[in-house]
Amino acid sequence: MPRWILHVDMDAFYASVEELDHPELRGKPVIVAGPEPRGVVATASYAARQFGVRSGMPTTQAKRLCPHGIFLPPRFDRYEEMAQKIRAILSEYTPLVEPVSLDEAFLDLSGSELLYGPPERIAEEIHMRIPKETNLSCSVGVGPNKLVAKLASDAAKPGGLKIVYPEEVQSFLDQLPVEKLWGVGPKTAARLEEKGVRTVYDLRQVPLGLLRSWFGPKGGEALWQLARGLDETPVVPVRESKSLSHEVTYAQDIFAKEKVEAELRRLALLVVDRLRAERLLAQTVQIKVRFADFTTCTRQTKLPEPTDQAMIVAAEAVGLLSRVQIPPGQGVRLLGVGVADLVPATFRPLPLFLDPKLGDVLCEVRQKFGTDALRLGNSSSK
DNA sequence: TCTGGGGTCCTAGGACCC
DNA sequence: TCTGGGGTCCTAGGACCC
Repeated sequence: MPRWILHVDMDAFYASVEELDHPELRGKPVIVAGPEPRGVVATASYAARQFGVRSGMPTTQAKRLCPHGIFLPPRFDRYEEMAQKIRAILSEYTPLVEPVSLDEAFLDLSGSELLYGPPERIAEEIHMRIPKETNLSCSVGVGPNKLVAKLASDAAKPGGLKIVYPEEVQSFLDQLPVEKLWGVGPKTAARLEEKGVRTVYDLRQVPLGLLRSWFGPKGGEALWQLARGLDETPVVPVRESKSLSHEVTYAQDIFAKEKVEAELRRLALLVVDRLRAERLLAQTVQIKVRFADFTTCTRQTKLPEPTDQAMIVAAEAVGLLSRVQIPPGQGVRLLGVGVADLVPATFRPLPLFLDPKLGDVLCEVRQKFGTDALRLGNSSSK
């Protein structure tokens, strides 16, 4: 049974929301970016893109390319608010809405025909309603699977609507450079380029056996499928999160070990706050340390039992630090703390030597008085 | 020019067990 | 004393996505 998948992608979403809230900025080079010296661009308006500004680019570089640009810090709560409005519209057509990020979603329209008419009609209606009801522009793509739907919306940008029918898939894909394919990033694209493979058409000429020998059995198989526009991945409305983490890049490198430990404790508390808010327990704690030269190392450890106790997560995070070799003279530019192996907190095992109420009290105080109200011993140094 | 923060998935090696 | 192969679990790193 053929599927109809729709992909909605908001155009320059964060920048467009800022223009919506500050009408005087409309049409100007609006750049939503983390602060200098180490921030990067999250979204650039189309006016800013004319100057070569792209997302992921360091803010300092964006300022050089576009000195008169309007640089704004991201306001995720506001973007989330608008994202919810958009999701509400999408949910009217099918329960099968899979948000990819704040500004993107997949819909499986395969079963919606009886209620809402042919997929073309639904796509046109969504494409018209979102700008009308939110004052934000979007691009819509429709295809027989997620891969094609996403590439279709990309081709429709900005503000367009493109439907790729099954019989058009191959000719639509063939002209595209391989790096447009989902899962083909800079590294894979460079390796393919070395072999003389630039477009999806080129990729389709490479036999499966050869692709397997280049990229391993799984990687080769995946590329072979992508080149043919084959993609069976289902649209999944809600998925369980598999890990939670917080990380920070510091404006200045950290050298003092006590400061590093204090930061790990602070990040651990933030992670635990979210863990509890989502009513989950974690059985793995991980840390991430990035040095001034950008080398990065991660350490993780498995706990004897799942926990949401701040004391335990913080202690494990600090403990993991002893397994990291800090190169002499190198400062730390980023620290991260994460948890994984998450299970629902329906059953809460009691720690043997820690009062379980302590964790609850900690969270309550922090909720009432803010995350700075209470810190774990030794994490108060600024 | 100097590289964010939140994730997912895959690979590879070592330990351990049968 | 030296030698298997397979399976599972754990850990670290890397590619990739938005």
